[in-house]
Amino acid sequence: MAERIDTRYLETLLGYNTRRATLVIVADFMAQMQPFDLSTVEFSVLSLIRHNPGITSRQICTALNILPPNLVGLLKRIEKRELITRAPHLTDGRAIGLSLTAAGSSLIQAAEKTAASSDAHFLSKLSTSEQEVLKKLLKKIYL
Amino acid sequence: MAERIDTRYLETLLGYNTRRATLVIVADFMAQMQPFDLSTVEFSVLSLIRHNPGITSRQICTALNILPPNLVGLLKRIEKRELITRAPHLTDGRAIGLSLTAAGSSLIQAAEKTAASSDAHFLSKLSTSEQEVLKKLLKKIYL
DNA sequence: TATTGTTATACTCTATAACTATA
DNA sequence: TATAGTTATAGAGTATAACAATA
Repeated sequence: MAERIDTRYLETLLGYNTRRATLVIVADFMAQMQPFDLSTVEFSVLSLIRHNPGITSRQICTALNILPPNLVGLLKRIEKRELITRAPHLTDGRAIGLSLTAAGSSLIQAAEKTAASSDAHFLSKLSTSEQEVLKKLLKKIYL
Repeated sequence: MAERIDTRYLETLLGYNTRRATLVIVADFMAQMQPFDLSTVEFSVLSLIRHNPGITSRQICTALNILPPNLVGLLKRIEKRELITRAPHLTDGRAIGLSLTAAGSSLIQAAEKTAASSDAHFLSKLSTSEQEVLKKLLKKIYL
């Protein structure tokens, strides 16, 4: 039962390669985020609010490809943890602007440091120039 | 509400880039697979059986990073569609060897052709050498 | 009429514990 | 005792329809 399985065909497919890479990276990322009690999406949302204070729910959905109903519970949870605050939007009465609390700000800053070190672990498998090439080529695919 | 959202920080993260690339590739892949009524995992499983006749359930799980309980229903469905057959393993009485039926064989061969064309659509955004570099670098990350 | 945020809901994907039969 | 396949089940993640408030 220890025969070699031939996965060469699947490895020719671009989507298979990006998916396998994502799986190992995300697994490590989730483990690193455990001290912060953040999922990958929660991390992305908090980071997006940090770098775009006053951002609306709908803008987060567009940027991260999340459907609005699926963001509601997530925002509720991080608001209950007092990581974010909601304030009426200045010009649009329907919208709500999101910002970080002091606690949310220090949490996401620490989490971003940890994320960088998780990233560095995988990037260390590549040379400096390869690291830039990989990100550049991936952006060419999805942008 | 049309302000530019700054996603530059997230775009520095490797996992963010591989994940976004995977999302657009898989979305196109799923659309292309609709005529065959195959999910991405079903495609991978059938392809793996094609290139490794007699492969066991456990070997598929290891190769594709699937948990055994989650493969049971999938195998049941493609067996009911008469795409695969199960036969007692030659040397291990606990295991079951999986093989394609004639219908399964022609289905996955046609699906692999279509998969190649979906892949080509995204690879066309890169030069020939970039295509090889991208796959090579991704393998360095997850292998 | 269109959009923001929301509720309710369903469907898929993924994860864990425990069983059976074989090794 | 360990492993292959299975059952049952629980939890994420993702999807659509429909509503109130505002544009």
